[in-house]
Amino acid sequence: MPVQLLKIIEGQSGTPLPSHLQKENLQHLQEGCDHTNKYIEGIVTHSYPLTKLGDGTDLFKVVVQDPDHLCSRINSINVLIYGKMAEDCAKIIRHGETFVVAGFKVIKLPTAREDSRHDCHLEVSEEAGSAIYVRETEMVQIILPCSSGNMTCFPCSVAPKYVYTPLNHLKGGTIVNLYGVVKFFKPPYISKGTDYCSVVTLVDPSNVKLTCSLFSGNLDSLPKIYKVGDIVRFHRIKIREYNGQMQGITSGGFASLTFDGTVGAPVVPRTSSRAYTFMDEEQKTIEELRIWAASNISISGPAAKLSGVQPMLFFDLTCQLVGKAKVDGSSFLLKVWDGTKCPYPTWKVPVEAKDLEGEKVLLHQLRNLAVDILVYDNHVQLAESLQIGSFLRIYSIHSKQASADNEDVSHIEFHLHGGTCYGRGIGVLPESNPDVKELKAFLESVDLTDSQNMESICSMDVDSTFGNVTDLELHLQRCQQLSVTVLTDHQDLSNTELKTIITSTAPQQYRIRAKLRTYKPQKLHQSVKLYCSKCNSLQEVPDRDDFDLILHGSAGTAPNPELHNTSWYESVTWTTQDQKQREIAIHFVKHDEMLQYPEDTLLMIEGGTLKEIWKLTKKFKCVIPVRSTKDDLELLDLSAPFLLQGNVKYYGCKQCSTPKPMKNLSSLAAEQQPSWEPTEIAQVLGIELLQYVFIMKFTLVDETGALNAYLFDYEKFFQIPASEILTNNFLQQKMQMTMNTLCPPGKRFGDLPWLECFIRSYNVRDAMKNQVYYQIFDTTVAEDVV
DNA sequence: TTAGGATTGG
Repeated sequence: MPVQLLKIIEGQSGTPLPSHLQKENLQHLQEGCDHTNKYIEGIVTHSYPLTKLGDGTDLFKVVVQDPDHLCSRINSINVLIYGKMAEDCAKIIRHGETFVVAGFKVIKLPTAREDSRHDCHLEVSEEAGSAIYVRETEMVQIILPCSSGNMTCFPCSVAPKYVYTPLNHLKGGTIVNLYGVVKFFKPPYISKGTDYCSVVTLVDPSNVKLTCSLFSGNLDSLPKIYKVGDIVRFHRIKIREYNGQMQGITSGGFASLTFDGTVGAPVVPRTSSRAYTFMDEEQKTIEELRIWAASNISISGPAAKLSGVQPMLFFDLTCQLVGKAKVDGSSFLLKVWDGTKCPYPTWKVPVEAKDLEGEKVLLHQLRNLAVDILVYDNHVQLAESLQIGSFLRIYSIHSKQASADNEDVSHIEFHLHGGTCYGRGIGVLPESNPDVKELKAFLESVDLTDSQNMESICSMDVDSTFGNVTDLELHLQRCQQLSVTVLTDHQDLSNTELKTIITSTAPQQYRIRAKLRTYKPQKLHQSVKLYCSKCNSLQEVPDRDDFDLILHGSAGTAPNPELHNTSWYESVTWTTQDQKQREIAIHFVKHDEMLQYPEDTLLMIEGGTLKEIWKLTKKFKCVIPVRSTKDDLELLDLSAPFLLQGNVKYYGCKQCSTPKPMKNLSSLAAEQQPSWEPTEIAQVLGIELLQYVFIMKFTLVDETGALNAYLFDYEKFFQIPASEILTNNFLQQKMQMTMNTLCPPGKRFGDLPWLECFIRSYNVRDAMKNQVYYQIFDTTVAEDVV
């Protein structure tokens, strides 16, 4: 029999296998039987690198699986290919392809196998008169000439089947297909060799990580990953061991598909391949991975809008390129905007007008909105090639505060340092990208005339970026002469001296002009409390340990399967792989019988940990921790938050709440457009919502006397929501800076700024005595202080 | 071949 080795193209008809050949079932294969007229057909699930035997003969080993008998006791067999055939096969045989062999020898192995692999192997060689037929499963046209000069084609009526290896089953020296959720990635960059490189770390529900180094001379053939959480499918990736861990690396024929990892987003692959296989089964895999990732993968890196940037951090920015300029050999300037205004003065990199590429009129219009990003070293070449007007995601930009010793005139610089640490780099996003669509719509809505007006309103503007000492002095003087607080009402009242107030009877209202000598608590986070407007009680905000304890307690109650998948929510359940074998159920509330986009979705979770719940809040609009009873889901103990939205935990008053069954939520879900307002959710669940407030004691003084006044503030005074301060470092810093302006540490009375406030006096009587208290109201920190 | 994740310089 002639040796025939060819690729057969999918969809192309050809001559069938020689008619005398009959298919043999793996189960019936035995050593010593006559298999002359038989062939074995299956899918290549593993292939090993080509090796040389002691005598110099080439050996290529593959594992072939019978896809029609996957459940049989024996469903795969090792095939050892020798000599010239080994060399030829190693070049073209890929994992996942259909493999047919005839004219093989069956050799019994000395020991029985415990897995589902046959206890014989097949030996194949040109000398033995073997023939191998391989069916190409992707529509790439490669035809190798067969050694006999004949062309034989194998009919392909069966859809191609790929086998995907979970990340915990990877073995060194194999070429596999796999799925994974992107946990980390470096966008493609120019390597020190000849190719582009992208490093991608994947994870899958086996919780095993795999870092892959992907190389290609063609930028397009690397996976189009835009954010952590994207899902990829790799075909023919080589696995090997490096530093004791498995590592993936591109091999010949590597191909990838990338999908948005957002639950509910359309399942559309991003790929440069003209043709690829993608079936319902694979759509299901993507959807399952999305749900798994939603509670197991941290959100994409610190994305930010320019309006939300903070000094001294790293962030990812989605933006449009409006200008670029060569600065010197190792740095390059990108001018970008995202439609929002950076709250800090930003630096302008000095470049000659003639070196700046971009539309002059637009650059002028955007002069207060666009920011300068200086990119260095290895990023320069890529930056130079960028098209003006294109949409970019720049990863791990460093926002650096310069001249920090003088905060009044400090500015922010944006650097993309050299190297690729933490995925530092630049990615070009296609216009079809949902984030780009959203950004484009937003950019179009920005009124550029308005942004020019902001010039005069914003005191910290570009023109004062390199402000001089005079600006600083003026600012200080302004704080000393004017007031660092302003009144929001009653401007017609005149000031009353503190001495007069102290000696007057309560209740009354006064306008005062005083200085803040000191305040309590000095640790500002201690000023946040929870307030019940029904019973007027104040309580401390429970800490995370309290919540953790309650979650642990409720994890003992297993989810009740009878409560799953009702008319108004859809349930997903699983058991954790760890020793604890925790049962987790997530109930996604539907609207109009449909699941919503995550950012609109309310979900209820049973059995989750603090970390899992926290992760879910990053993806979904509302998260309600619950447990099962016999008849319905119910809220946990009210020491735990009954609702989590973004960073905010909402609590209910234990005295005033009468928790109701969770099914009451279905009435909100049925609304035209459920807004999932915490107040509405609280109401239908019988919860008296506790409000976050700042409670502080200000010691106010003027030339005539001193008094203590309480500040009771939701967000009006500091212009910071009390609900967000505990989870937001930036707001904490902002509040600390405000307090430092109102009450600069170490200053004498004469150097303290003035505060204009309204205070009201009131009586508090107990059995023994009557005491007068004061409370600040209708007052806010001046805009230029915040 | 290249990179092999692990910031902060200009």
